[in-house]
Amino acid sequence: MAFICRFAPSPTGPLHIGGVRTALFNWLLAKKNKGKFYLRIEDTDKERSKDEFKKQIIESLSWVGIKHDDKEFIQSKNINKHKEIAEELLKKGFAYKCYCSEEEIKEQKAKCKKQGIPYVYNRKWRDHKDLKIPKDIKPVIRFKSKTSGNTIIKDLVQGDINVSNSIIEDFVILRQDGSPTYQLSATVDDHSMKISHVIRGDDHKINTFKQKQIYEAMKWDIPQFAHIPLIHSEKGSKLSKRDKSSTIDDYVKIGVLPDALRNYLLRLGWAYKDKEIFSLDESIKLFDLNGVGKSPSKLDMSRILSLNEHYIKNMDEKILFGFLKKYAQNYKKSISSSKEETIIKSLNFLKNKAKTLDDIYQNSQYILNEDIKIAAEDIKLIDANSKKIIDEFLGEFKNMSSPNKEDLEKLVNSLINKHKTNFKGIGQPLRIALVGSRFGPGIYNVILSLTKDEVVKRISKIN
RNA sequence: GGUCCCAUCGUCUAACGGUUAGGACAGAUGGUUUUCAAUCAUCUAAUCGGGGUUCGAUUCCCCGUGGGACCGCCA
Repeated sequence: MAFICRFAPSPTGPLHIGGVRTALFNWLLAKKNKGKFYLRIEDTDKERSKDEFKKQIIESLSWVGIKHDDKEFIQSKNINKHKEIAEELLKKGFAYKCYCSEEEIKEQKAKCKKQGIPYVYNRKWRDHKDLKIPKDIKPVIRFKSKTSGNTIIKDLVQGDINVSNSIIEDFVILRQDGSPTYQLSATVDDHSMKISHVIRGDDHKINTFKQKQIYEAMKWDIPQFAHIPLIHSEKGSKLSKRDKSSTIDDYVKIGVLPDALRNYLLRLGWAYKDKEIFSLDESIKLFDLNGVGKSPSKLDMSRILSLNEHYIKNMDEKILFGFLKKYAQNYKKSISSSKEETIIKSLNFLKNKAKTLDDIYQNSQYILNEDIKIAAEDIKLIDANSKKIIDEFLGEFKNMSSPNKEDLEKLVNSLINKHKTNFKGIGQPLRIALVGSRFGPGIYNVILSLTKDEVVKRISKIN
């Protein structure tokens, strides 16, 4: 059986990471089964659809490594086909024209609310018996839903979902202005794209019962459905577009790696035994719908960060630098090419102190910024005695033809002995002079990552 | 309010009738270290409540409670 999956977002707002995860699951399932994964932009809401969002969606997906097959489908381009199907449903008696005015519908809803009963369109025009067709109202087309019995959807994640048909109203398939609604467009497109598996958010569950009836009326094959639970914010509330850390960009700008976020999203609501780290290949091989949980999960930033830390530590330094360079370019100051080599060489110790690219960037400031500024509280830590010690260090250091760790260690140890101090007594003032802070990488790493002249210059400045 | 869905450490989850209920993140403590980190070791921490079914329930059933989704001429 062919696996043809799709992700069908509407470009009416930035794609949040819940959507990215839905796309990921679809993509994974398609890849696993050597099928297809399509991207369909559902832009039939002309008012709210924006090109910038479409761009953001495509960029977000490709950033985590999700590539769709073929060119993206643009739903609005298929509108005529949708209308044709609506006409066909009308002709075959599966749909009807409804001449209710907006006011009439509003009134009905108000009445229902007052009585505390759920609103379902009253199917007034379903059998238009002796109703007079009002001249001044353009009709909408509604689908004739089943009025009795039950429908069971066999959901690949949720199991059997049983709903009484009477609660599915005669939904609109063609608006007053003649444009198709989501229910129609999505169904027609899924059919014409030969979608075999529809994996989407839980919020679409009820739509399935409407769409299924269209498939049945048209005698089309019905795809398999899987509704995955939604992702909630850290606080447990619904993930809204206003939330910080809800779009991909929120993570990119703090320096999260694509693999880390992909891995995080994969494990959110899905598990494979005790495994936590999944390479791209492993996730394709191991992913399956059975492992998807049924309850919504909360976002956890510390976990994202810890995964990111893992990926940073295990990444080849040249590749990591590529990410860092781009990151600095986009969100900080570009790294000058004269510093590239030094940074790449230093990444092996820099990356051990970092959870994000931003951490690496901050920790490499002493390389990037030759003009280091020392915080007032740090400069206080260098007293007269430590000045004497590092001055002595400087004298010996100048004599080293090619500084290396062994010689530096020897020198430092001899100074420790001579001045009856400990490592901190010399390491701290040196670090402050060289890095501008009492926090930072190992002191030998710092010295060896800078040029000899630079070390001399910075230490001299202190005295 | 109606309909549907869900429920294991703080969080993500494993255990698909029999485990001292496991792992990871976070947290705590200690070792190491050259500061911050990192690292290593150890620890704390959960089956929502009540009934059944069963020799035995986290697991199956019912009720309650809690949470979520949907209830648009949005998608």
